[in-house]
Parts: sequence; C-alpha cells; structure tokens
Amino acid sequence: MQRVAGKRFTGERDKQAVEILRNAKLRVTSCRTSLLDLLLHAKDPLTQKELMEALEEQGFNRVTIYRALQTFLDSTIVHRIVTEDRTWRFAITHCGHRGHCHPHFTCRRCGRVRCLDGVAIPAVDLEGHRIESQAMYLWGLCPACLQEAELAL
Amino acid sequence: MQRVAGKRFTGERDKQAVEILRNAKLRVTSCRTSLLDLLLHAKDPLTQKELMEALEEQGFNRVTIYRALQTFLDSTIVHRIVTEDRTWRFAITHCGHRGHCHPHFTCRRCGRVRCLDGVAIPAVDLEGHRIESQAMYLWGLCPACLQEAELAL
DNA sequence: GGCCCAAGCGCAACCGGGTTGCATGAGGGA
DNA sequence: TCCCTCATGCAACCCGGTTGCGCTTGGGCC
Repeated sequence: MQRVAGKRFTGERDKQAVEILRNAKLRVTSCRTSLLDLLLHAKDPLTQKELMEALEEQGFNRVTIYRALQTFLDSTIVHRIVTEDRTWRFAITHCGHRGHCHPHFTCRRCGRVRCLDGVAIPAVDLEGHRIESQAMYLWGLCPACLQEAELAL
Repeated sequence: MQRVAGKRFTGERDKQAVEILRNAKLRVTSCRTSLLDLLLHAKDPLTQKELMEALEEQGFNRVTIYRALQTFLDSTIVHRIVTEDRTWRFAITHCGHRGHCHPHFTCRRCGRVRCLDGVAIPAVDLEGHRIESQAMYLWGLCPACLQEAELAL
C-alpha cells in the first residue's frame, strides 16, 4: 500500500512480526507489523506515549495503535507493566509464561525500564493466602549511568 | 467551625491525626485531619477515588483533597502504590523508612490491597547495577476469600 | 485473479481523573 | 486580636484512555 514514500511498507515487513501475527491468528496489517517491529527492536519496554509518537509520525491513528495494543495483550504477544509514574510500558513477551515472570528495573537517572528476563522473582510464602502471581520492581542505577556517576566524582 | 451537623468537627478531631500534622509542621485543617482519620482507620490502602468520595460527601473539594495528598506524600506521612489497574492507593507510612519497605498483596476476588508490613522483600542482587529500592506485588486470594472459595466447592 | 465480508481502521467526540490559576477564607504566631 | 501566609474552593483546562460509527482492507473462497 505504501501511502507515502518511506512511510508504510508492505514489501519489507519484518518477517518476525508477520510470523508472530500469523501464529496468533491475527490479521497482518501495516499498523500491527510496524508496532511489532518497534517492540521487537526495542531493548527495553516502551511507554504507550513512545509508541504512539513513533507510529503517529508514520501516519497511524492513535486509536488504532491503542486497539492493536489491546489485541496484543489479549493474545499475550506483549505484556504490560505499570511503573510509579502510572504509565504503561509494553514489551514483547519472550517467556512462554504469561506476564510477570521476571522483575523490572527502572533507572532513576536515565529513566529506562528493563525487563530482567534472566532473574527469578524470589518466592514469598504468605500465611493463609494463596499466592498466584508475583511482580517485582527495582530502582537504582543501570550499569551505564552508574559508570557515568562514578566518573563524575 | 462545624459547618453542617455531623460533617466537619473541630472538637473531636482524632488526636493522632493532629499529632501527625504537628510533627510534620503542617497546618492543622479540617480537610487534612478528616483525610488522616480515614487513612488511620483504614485497614488497607485506599484508592484516591475512595478517599475523594468519602470526603466529598463531607463537603470537601476534590482539589483540596488532591493537594492534601500531595502534601502528605511530600512529608512522607503517607506512601502511594500503583497497582495493575493504574490507580493510586494511599496508606499511612508506618515504618520510619520512606516508601516501599514492604510487599503489597492484591486479592483478585475482593480487590482489596493489603500492606504486608511484617514481610521483608527478598533482596535481589543485580550484576553491574546499583539497586536502591525494591517493591514487590503479590496477587492471589486473601484468607477470607480463600475460605469462601473452598466452602463453595 | 477478482469478489465479498468480517475484521481492522480513522475520525470525532466523549469521559474522567489529574492539574493549574486565582480569588477567598482560615490557621496560628506575634 | 491582628495579620501574614498558607489552605481552600471554584472553574476551567488538559490529556490520555475509550467508544460509536461509517469506511477500508486483509485474506479466504470462488
């Protein structure tokens, strides 16, 4: 379709994005592939705002993006975390397990949020309760910011 | 002042609320004491909505409540947690330590959120990062709902 | 390759809670 | 009791999430 030069492609869509959509039995549309591309190539979870801005620039409507994200959540293609700033952040779900299977780290200096895929959340046992899932959030300095902070001394 | 019978008291204000305000060097006003009363007598963290509704019923303005909560946060009289529903919940800070020193439990059946004051958050050590604070959220069934769920079987 | 229809999209408008500016009123030290 | 500062209340704004509806399009079927 390629509405505007350099904006919407169909030819060079990321194979991986298309495959994810096919596996989830979802229609392959340009908005969805662009959204998945963004998420697949992001190192860290992206805020709804960041996604909106990037895709609106490409000519997509914010309602469409919003609905695509809802769809992805329903299919557990992505997971969503809420941080202290009350904004949602989205990331591709890598583990088969749905949702909160790993801690999330927020750097107070650069503000980036990182999925700590390799780290297990220590189990807590709570008298009388049935614990079904756990989430853990960490704050501090990421390696890059820590190094810069030390250099500044 | 006692504007309307049964609404705003000055005479019978909770001593504890007044003491908290005095200690924080904040002015003692009817809105603030009512708000603190509510929080002091709540077993669990209350949502901003719950607080607003209770206090608007008493004739206070939502902006005032909003600003009082901001003030309390600044003075660390209360702490605030964000749950998956992206709503804030407020609770009196009991530990001297500011903020997230204990896990929070959300019951998926009754929806209540509970501060687990007595439970420590297991420390996570993260290669290359400096961890400054941690938070943990648990979901499942609280003792009451667990019992009811078992009875229903 | 073309047809058709359910699903996806875009627009416009709504909604509700957080936030701000400003004029008025109240707390509390002098 | 007075007065200054801070708290309050009102109105309005802002912004992101959400919905309804008519148009468009992906993709299965012929």
